[in-house]
Amino acid sequence: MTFRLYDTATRGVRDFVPLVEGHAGLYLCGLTVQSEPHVGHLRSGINFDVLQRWLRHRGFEVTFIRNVTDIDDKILAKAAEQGLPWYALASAMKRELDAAYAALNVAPPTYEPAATGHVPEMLELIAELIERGHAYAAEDGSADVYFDVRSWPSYGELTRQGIDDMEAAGDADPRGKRDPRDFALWKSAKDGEPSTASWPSPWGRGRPGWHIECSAMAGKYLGPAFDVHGGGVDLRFPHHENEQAQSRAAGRPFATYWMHNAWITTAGEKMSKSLGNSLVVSEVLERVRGIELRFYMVASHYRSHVEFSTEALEDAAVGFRRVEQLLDRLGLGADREETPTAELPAAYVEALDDDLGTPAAVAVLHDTVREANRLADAGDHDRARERGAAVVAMLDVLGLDPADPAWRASGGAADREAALTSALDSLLGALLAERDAARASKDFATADTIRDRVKAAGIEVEDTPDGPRWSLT
RNA sequence: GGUGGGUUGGCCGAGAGGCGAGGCAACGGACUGCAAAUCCGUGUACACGGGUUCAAAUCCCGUACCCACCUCCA
Repeated sequence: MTFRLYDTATRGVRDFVPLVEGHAGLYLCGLTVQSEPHVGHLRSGINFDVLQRWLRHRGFEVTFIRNVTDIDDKILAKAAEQGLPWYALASAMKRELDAAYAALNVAPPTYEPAATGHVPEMLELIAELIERGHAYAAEDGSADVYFDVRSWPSYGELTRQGIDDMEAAGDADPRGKRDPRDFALWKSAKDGEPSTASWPSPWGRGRPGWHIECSAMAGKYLGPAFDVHGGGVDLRFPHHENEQAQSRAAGRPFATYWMHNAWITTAGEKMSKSLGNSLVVSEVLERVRGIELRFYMVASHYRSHVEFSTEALEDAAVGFRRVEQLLDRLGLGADREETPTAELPAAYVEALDDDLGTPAAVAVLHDTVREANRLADAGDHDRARERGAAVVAMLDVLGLDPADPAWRASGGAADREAALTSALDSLLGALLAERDAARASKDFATADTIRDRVKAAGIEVEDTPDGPRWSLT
């Protein structure tokens, strides 16, 4: 079977046919670095990370571009509020975003272009649009340049909307526009804006409109035509519609497939600072580990709306620990020395081939875990390990292999935790030896007293065929 | 007004005409000194009302409710 992908433009699942055999060019609209990222922001990154991993697994050479919007109205406004230069805010938030991606093992893209680094490319594209009669300098003498939606007959094709059915932009500044739906390619510098926030252009000093950056950067790094373009559902309109219009109006075929992920909401509403319901990644990571959060996010389909709840998150974490326990049992966990190779189960391959069907893939994962446990229970260590190796291979594709060095938290906190664990282990050693001796002489009262005392301290002791094992509750 | 999506068992979450995806929880059993872990087993779930069909959670018609986008949004 071939890999199939749901394409927003055609509203159906289609075979993935790359423009260049064996190669896949991906573009993901990254984030505007204006505040600390919440879990919803990370969904597109995780989704494209899985896409990238799956394509690579299937033998494609992948070029993956994920941009960063580092200049826009919000950044300017927030920076002003906080008394910071806009670039300082953008830069600080970019570091937060990088940390969040790293904490969830989202592999870096091939290249991560920033809008501010691509003004010349944007100016070139704008000039070409003017030349072709699809854009015009504002008629009010400002440096604004607008895209002329009426000049592009297929405007609205991505989201199937007719220009005349669209609501006119209520809050958009209509000055100098031929049609209220025309959108800015270049925004003139305004009084009170920092001088560092504008660049020279043939039409006057200003800064890029929101949409033009993606067209310019996708064109630069992936060429006039590329395979998959993605982002959150909210970007379909206007952002992606406009990107496509301006790119195609400039003679570039642009994306072949459009991939949009659904929202993660809390309390039925999208996350937003103003609603006070943002689940900032750094806070969620105080509750569960990064690998558990990633598992939770990967276990539902990218096109399904997810209602985030801590209960569901913790259920998922419990389920994932079961998988990890199986790996530990077989010596294939985080500390394993070598990774045996294994084929992916056919059902798993079929699941991911079908529009990245991660829920079905996770079901196969669980089935395989159960099988491995059954074999191990029966003492068939070799076959159990074989199944375990398949589990590792499946986890790896999803970016969930516990042995992936990416999960090794860096910095002092992790080192300290390792030191504490080792200290506890040596202290517990004597107690557990005492308990073992009591059990051996069938003095279960003493054995249970020790277990209860340790439990009161927040440590659970389990007896396994290989001796007692302890863990923090 | 236009465009698109949704409503599935105690909870989460797949599926898209015919065997109950999977997980969490619960209950029973095996194992265990007792537990834990693991394994085996246990559920008459598809918003509502009609219809089509041998067969509908799935298709059609209608109704209700929810959500997203319509130029700030992951």
